[in-house]
Amino acid sequence: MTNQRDIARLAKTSLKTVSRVINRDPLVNEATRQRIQKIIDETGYVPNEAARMMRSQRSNIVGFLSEDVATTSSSIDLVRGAQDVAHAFGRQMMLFNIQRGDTSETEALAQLARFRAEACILATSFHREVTLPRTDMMTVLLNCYDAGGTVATVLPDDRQLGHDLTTEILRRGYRRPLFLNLAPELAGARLRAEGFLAAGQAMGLDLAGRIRTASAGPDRDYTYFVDQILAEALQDAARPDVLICGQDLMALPVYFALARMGIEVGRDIAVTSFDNLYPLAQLMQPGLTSMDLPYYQMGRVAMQQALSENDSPIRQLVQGQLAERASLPERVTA
Amino acid sequence: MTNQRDIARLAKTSLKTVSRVINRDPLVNEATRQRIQKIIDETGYVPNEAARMMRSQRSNIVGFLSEDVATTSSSIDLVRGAQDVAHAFGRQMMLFNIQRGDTSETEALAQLARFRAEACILATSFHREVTLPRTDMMTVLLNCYDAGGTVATVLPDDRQLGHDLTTEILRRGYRRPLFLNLAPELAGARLRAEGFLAAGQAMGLDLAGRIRTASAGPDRDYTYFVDQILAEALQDAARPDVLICGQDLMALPVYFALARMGIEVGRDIAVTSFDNLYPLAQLMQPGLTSMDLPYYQMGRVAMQQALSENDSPIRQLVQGQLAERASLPERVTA
DNA sequence: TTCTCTAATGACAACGTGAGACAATTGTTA
DNA sequence: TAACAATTGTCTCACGTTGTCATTAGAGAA
Repeated sequence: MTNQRDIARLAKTSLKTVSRVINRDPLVNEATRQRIQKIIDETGYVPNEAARMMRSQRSNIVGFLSEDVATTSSSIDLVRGAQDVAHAFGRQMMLFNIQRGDTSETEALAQLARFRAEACILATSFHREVTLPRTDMMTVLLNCYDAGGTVATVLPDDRQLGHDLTTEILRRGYRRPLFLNLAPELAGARLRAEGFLAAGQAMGLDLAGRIRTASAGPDRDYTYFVDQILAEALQDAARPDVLICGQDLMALPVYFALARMGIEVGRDIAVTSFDNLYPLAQLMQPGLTSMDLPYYQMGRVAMQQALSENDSPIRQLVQGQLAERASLPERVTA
Repeated sequence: MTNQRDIARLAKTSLKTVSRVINRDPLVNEATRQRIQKIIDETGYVPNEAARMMRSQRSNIVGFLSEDVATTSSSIDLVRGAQDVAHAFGRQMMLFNIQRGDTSETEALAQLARFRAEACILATSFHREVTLPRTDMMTVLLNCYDAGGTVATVLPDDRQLGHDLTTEILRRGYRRPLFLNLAPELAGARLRAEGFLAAGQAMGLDLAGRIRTASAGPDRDYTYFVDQILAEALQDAARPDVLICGQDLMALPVYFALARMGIEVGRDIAVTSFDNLYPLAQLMQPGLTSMDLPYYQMGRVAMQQALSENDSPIRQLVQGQLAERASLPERVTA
């Protein structure tokens, strides 16, 4: 493989001058610079990163561990945001797919340690608590937080998500929401419930009895919600006029269940959700109104935090906003 | 950062002996080995990969460029398969998300060049042709192929997919399939059409007029298919008894459109598709019968190829199989 | 011419690891 | 006691790059 010595030999100059050209040292004569650059381009020489790392004692590497990257398409935007910032700061990002209860996380961290990575972002697919293996890398948690609260964290403001969605629902004239919330083990679910209740109170409504919950993860189908809770709720006298699903994936079987019962979404009942999952939310009919999070921005923020010198454990909350579609029309109050 | 010299000092031994322990040289006394290993564990020392790479002149790095990783959950299995093989062979995988018509691919390849990666896998989200920038890395294409056919390639056997799905449909008693195929610019779509026709012929059926097609990508909704083609076809005298969708994402609006028309999937009409997209296919009601590809296995095969010494451009086809759900019941022939 | 100053270039060392050559030390067996 | 094997240590080099410092070339001034 070509190295700077080869370039120097071809350019009939010294190793150091080649190095200067590569590192854009202004102390190089323009003619020399061009001559050497020409040779570099012709040979396709690329500096050896390993040597650079060793000599400079800086890896310029930031790890990004993404849990179940592909289960939600939003995670791609987290990655993109982080990648763009890393690149802007001249760092190289090492991306890893990890799975829970797997060796993949350990192996990823081991690889990052071997490469002397300077920082590491850990992104989970659900807002929840994690326990971190001890490491001396600057660490940023994305969509999760550690028990001690000693690690920098970027989190969706799930309380705000629940609050704003509920407020909008009430503003549109709905009065009997039913919140099919995710499992309370998920921090996000608890916070959304808080926001839901607070938004009700602000409008003088007590929504305490309007939350249902069940253990449910991405791997589980939503039969319990759909067959038990939903079926029961719809027979109630105070039948809900709007369903708030814990996530878009849950809204899908809900749509089908409603259709089976002859209840038309958007006319007989409204449905909303969280995630704004691409492309599901817009492929559903009617389009699913869902709370959207600025994932790209979250990725950027996380990487900026990872690269910052500030190692005090900051917790940043990110606000979401409603992606409006036809499943939540303005209600003509009867 | 700790290095071998530090370990040697702490263990009151020589640099060489530490090196021997780390590189599993059998010429080390077991007691000594354990003593040094203990220090290594306590300090959390990990060999410096940059130094190792430089000294050994081997990066042990394989790049994996995944196009739009998260748009299909299947890509995660490609990554896992490749990762597992890489790890088993003592290589470290560098994963990149790339996007089409972006600098991300160039940047990823540049980073791999700087790290002197030994091989590179390029995975696309659709089976199609790609043009490669020249590179001296061993390259394997996954789900795509180059124009010259000079690069090792792992491809789904889309012809087989189309053929086997159609055969199964016919075996179950359906006789008027309508194939809502993807855009013919996609190699996979053309091959599936071939398989579809061949399967018909094998059963003595001419299915030539039973294919519809339209430019459609993942970013596009399927309104044309649904509102035009489907609506028209269902009014036809020879109304289809089974719909074959180009991909699961298309099947979703198809379900909704059929429901709107009062046609029940699984009873009045069958629906099948390609991708077996998790978790969509099982969340749809009735569950979507779809051709599944062994993505994990494909990832493994691609990585094995990437690590093989054999640099003759092999093209490997991977067979898929039907994931059966309720949307394609056995037909009671009238 | 000779000296001074600056711009440009070069020589050399060092980063951490791994490997070879070989010496030194210990314990074991003849 | 000598010969031997097993174990450990010393020393050296090399990988490709870049920081430190030294050297050279060229221009202008005395």
